[in-house]
Amino acid sequence: MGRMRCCEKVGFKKGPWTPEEDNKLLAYVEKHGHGNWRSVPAKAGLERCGKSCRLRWINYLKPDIKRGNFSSEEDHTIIQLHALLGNKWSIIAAHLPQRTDNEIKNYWNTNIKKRLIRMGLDPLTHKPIKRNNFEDYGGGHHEQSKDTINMDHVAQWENARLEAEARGSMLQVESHSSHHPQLMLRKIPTQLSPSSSDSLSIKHNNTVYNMYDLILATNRDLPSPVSTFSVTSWKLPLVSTNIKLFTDTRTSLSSEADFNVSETSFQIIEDRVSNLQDDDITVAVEAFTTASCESIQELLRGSTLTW
DNA sequence: AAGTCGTGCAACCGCAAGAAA
DNA sequence: CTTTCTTGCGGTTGCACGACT
Repeated sequence: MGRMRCCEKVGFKKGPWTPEEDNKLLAYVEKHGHGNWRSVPAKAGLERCGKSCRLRWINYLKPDIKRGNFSSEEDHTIIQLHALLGNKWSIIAAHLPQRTDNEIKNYWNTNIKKRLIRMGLDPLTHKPIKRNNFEDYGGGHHEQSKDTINMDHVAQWENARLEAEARGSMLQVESHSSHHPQLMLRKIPTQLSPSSSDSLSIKHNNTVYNMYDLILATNRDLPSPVSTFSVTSWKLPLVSTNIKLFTDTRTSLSSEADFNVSETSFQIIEDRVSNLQDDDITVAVEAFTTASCESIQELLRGSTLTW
């Protein structure tokens, strides 16, 4: 398979972009639009390779890019999605409007990752680092004593991770959406290309839904975290059905040796369901898991998910 | 004032995948 | 079907800058 080497031709400029170069590229894209980046440098009068132009446009010049500090909400979203997805920066970026994958990746590497390590958490799994592994992350140096690891923060992170796992474990796919417009199902918004969407979407009744939007929707749209599983009272029978479905799913998943979702995650979900009260029930979440066990496994593994 | 170190960020690189020829 | 082109992704590098010694 062929591929374009960046700046393979001698004579292409490298390094930081000058304002003049930015202006040229900006003017070109505004006039002609982007695409066919290989031909852009010549047409725009730039001594850069096409790949460099594309990157500069995407990461810096695009008009809808938001720069500056990340908000705590963005921070939280990144953590949750990373706990679910790992280093899938482009997918995570798709859920943070106006942020580029490069920016998020940098933010993770320079900020969140270090915070995790300081707290004694594995940046890959978000779980507490085992004592004998701790030194691998530089946390085992003599100065890094227990008192520098704020246990409250560790607990917070662990909670966030479990939340993320729990959210990933439930699929709000439902079969009667026409009756319940308040359901938090969203069609894939987005800048996501069809090719990238297949790894994070589900198709149901010929409609593609974005799994991670669903997960995040439970963050944003519900009155309180505790109400995540709220249902209207007339749907309680449905809920019990779904609890059974969920329990069945759980049983099935638990039998998979390589499927490592913590017991606590399931406990969170079950506790919330069992604590449902009619009064604060405002949003219908009918289907705990109408999806197959295999689909859930695929989701949590970050693999392609379709049915 | 000069040197060192740490941090943040822009940019580069290699690779993969899909589209087009 | 194969080859070439194009786009996109994620890991990594290197520079600029501020803090510190």
